[in-house]
Parts: sequence; structure tokens; C-alpha cells
Amino acid sequence: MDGNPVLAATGSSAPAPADEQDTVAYRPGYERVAEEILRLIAELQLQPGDRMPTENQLASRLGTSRTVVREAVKILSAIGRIRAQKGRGLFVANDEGMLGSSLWGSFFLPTDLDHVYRLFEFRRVQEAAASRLAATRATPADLRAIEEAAETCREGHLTGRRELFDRGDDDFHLSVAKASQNPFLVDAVREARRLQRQSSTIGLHGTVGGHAEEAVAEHAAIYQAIKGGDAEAAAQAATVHLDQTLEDYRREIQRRVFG
Amino acid sequence: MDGNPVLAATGSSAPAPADEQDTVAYRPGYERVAEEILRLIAELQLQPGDRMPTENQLASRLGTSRTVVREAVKILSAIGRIRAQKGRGLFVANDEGMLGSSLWGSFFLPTDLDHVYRLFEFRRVQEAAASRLAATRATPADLRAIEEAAETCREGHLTGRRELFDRGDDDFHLSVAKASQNPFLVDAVREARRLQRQSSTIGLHGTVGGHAEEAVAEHAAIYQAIKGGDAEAAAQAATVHLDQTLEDYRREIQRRVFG
DNA sequence: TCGAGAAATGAGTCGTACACATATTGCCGA
DNA sequence: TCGGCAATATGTGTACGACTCATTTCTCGA
Repeated sequence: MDGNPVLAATGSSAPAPADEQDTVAYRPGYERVAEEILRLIAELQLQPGDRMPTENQLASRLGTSRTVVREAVKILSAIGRIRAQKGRGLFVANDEGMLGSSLWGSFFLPTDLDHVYRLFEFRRVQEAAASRLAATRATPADLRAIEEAAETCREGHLTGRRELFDRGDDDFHLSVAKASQNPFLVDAVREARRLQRQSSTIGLHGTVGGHAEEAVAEHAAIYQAIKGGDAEAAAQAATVHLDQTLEDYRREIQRRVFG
Repeated sequence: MDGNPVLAATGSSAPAPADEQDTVAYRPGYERVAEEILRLIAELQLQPGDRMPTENQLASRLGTSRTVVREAVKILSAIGRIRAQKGRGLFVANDEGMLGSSLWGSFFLPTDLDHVYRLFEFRRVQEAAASRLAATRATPADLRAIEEAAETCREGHLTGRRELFDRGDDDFHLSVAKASQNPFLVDAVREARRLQRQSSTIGLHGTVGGHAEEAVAEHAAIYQAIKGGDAEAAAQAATVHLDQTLEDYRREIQRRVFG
């Protein structure tokens, strides 16, 4: 087919910044298979969320081994087209999860305080933007979800049930993100929270004792601004909330370190 | 811009999209390994284009099997962080190169327009935030990198060399992101651009013909604002740039659909 | 009728073997 | 001495097979 003699210009002239397109495309099988899987999804008219054939079925159907299918699956899930669940199966990805792969913060060192600060900064950007958009786009259902989460959170605080507070807090921020109607922002918010949870020795919310009272009030402020359609106020309220949380976090760290 | 015909339907549709799921987050090994590989690259200070340890070395070093390493590698190469060459080895990807994605380009989901708009919106949030921070944090080296990228881009425009323009544009935005000194923002910007490259049948930059002239000027404006330390101006300039790019993109789509 | 345990299903991990592409070595002859 | 070329070494790609663990389904007995 390709009688292309790959003239390796080894020496001479420019060092050639790496090789742009040398090697006339060898095209590994797993790549071909990845394409075929996509084609198959289209062919079978599978909708987001639908089950896909199992890995073994795909392997035999596409005339290859399970190994290759698995590598193709990894590619497709990395670019957010399908989702794999251990013990369940493969599924066509729903629109969310686009930022996929949870590989953010790869340079994250769990104990590095500077990075913790950067993460808060990141969250502030994301959540302020989400709140701003939510103020002009939230549906009645969105508003209900936000209010309900805020209420859960408040109840957790009043009754001193930490896990209830945390769950409410999580729901609150995610509900706001969803209300922005931007799936990428939802992902960014979710991912940032996941990273923080994972890296923090303290837990996501600093302390319940220190900041919970204000947090409940700040949630209410955010909710009201969104409900009232005041985009700037919503963004401002979210920023304040994150800054307060960071401040609380900072205090907690100091307490642990110094006293 | 919400009067945009493109994005009319914000319709969030069904309130309960199937599985609310997760929380208990089982984290597959290959994902963990993928992270570790990235961490390793940073640790070893490998530069784009450098050779990486072989799959077997990675496997033993990370205390896992080659199978898992391979699946991690597939993920990382799918998101454009590394490159695998049969018979040669693994290499760190050049941050911008990324020609590998041409594979998917045309084949992928022909532009769900609403989706594309959301992606632009996301980029606007990220890059405006990055520019704002860069204005107060950019180091002299950062400024040099930004200026150089802008110059490359300009040169690509003047000489009509599309790929040079694209490379400069990529470099420019990533350099600005890096100048924010926030690694999460860098990731977000990179990821957003990657997604756009993948989902777009048009390419990352709309057209060179249409918008390139203005793009060069807008880049200059962003650079000047950052150099001058004017955070708000930088954010504003970045927002304008993204909006203009979207507008250009929208026109291109219309031309293709109707003209 | 219902709940608990057994079985089946399916992705995740491991190890091995070999195929195939490329890089390096080293021998041979001019 | 030098160039060319075969042998060899390195490393990714493909394939099997076995086993683990999470989830779902089925079955049977109280």
C-alpha cells in the first residue's frame, strides 16, 4: 500500500523539533477498535446511559482480543465517551463527565499548603462563575434542589450531625453548579471538591465548629441571590463563602501546627 | 449573548437523570497509576519529547503489572500527555503538538452546537480568571513566554501559515494560564482546549481568515494588560477575546450550514 | 411473602508468551 | 579505515488464561 520510504533526514539542517509526522502512521489496533466501538454505538442507536456490549462480546464481535478492547475502552473513557463500572458493565457516557478522567491536580502534593491554597483559589473561580450563571438560568427544579440542600446542611449544623452537614454542603455546591446549566463547570466543581476531600487531612469543610454557623448563613445568601436573579450578588456571595471557608481552614491549620 | 440562536435550548430536561450514583468512589488502579506516572514525569523533570521509562520499568517501579501500566498509558496518551511509539518507547508529549487527535477530529460527534457554546463559556471563565491572576503574578520568564507565543502567532498570521498560528495560539493561552501560578487553572485551560480540538470539525480557532487579524490584536491587548499589572483589564481582554472567537466560530458554522 | 445465601455476570488485575517495529552492535569485505 | 548489512537487543503491540472483587439475579427455605 504505502511504498513510502520514510526518508530519515537524520543529519542536516534543522534539528527538527522532534519529529512532526514521521513514521507514516502505523495505526495500532486498539485505535482502530476504539473507532469501531464508536461506530457500533451509533449503529445500535445507543443513548447516553445505555448499557453497552460487554468487553468479551466486543472482543469477539470485532474479531480481536479482550486486551485490545480494554485498551480501546480506556481511550474512549478518557475522552469521555463511555463509562466503565466495575462489576456492572460499560455504559454510554451521559453528557456530564466530559472533563473526565479525574487526572487533574496530578502534581498535587497532599500536604503542600500552598497547593491547598491554590485549590481554594480554583474553587472560588469555579463556584463564583457557576453562581453567576445560575442566577440567570436556574430552573424552578434547580432552585428547589439548592434550597433543599441548604436546608439539609442547616439541619446538620443545628443537630450537630457532621455527616449530614457535609452531605448538605456537597449537595448545595453541586446543585448550584448544575443550575449554571454548564456541564463543564459542574465537572470542575465536582472535581475540585473531590481533590480537596482527598488531599485534605482536615476534611472538606474545615471544621463544623468554627465556620458552620456562618456557612449556613452564607449558603442562604447565595441561594437568595440566585433566586432573585442577581448575578453579581450571587458571584460575590460565593466568593465570600469560599474566602471564609479558606480563612477557617487556615485557622484550623494554625491551630494544629502551633497549638 | 444569550439571544444566541445557537444555544437556545438550555433545557435541562428530566430532573432525575438516572443514577445519582457514586460517593463511595472505588478508584480503579489504572487511574491511580496514570496519576503516578504524571507525578513521576514532574519528579524526573522530563521535558516534552523526552523518553520515559519503559512499560516494564514503570510497572515494577509503581509496584503493579504491565497490564495496568498499559491501560494508564492509553489514558494518558488519549488526553495527549504522552505518546507511544511501537518499537521505540514512550515519550512525553509536547504540550501543544497533539496531532494525534486528528484521528478523532472528523469522526467525532459533529458539533452539538449547544455543547460547543458551553465549552466556550467554560473557557471564558477559566481564561479570564487565569489572566486576572497572571496580571499580578507573572514572572519575567512568564512574560517572555507569553510575548514569544504572541509573536509566533502573529507571524503565523502574517505569513499565512496556519499551523504556526495554531501553535502560537496554543502556546499563548497556556503561557497565560501558567503565569497564573495556579496548576489547577492550567489543567482546566489545557483540558478545555483539548476538548474543543476534539469536538470541533472546524478546528480550534474557527478560521484563520476570519478572525486571525483581530485575534493577534486581542492577544497583544491581553499581554499588555498582564504586563502592566492591570488585573481587571486582563480579565476583560481575555473575555473579549473568547467572545470574539466564539462569534467567529458561530459565523463559520452558519456559513457551513446555510451558505 | 420475604429475606438470605448461592450462583452468575462482568470489569479489574496479574503473568506469560509471542509478534512486530525499531535501535544498536559488530562483523565483513572493499 | 570505512561503509554496508546482518544479527541481536530493546520495547511496544497482541493474545490467552486465570483469578479477584463488585454487583445483580436466582433460588430456596423460614
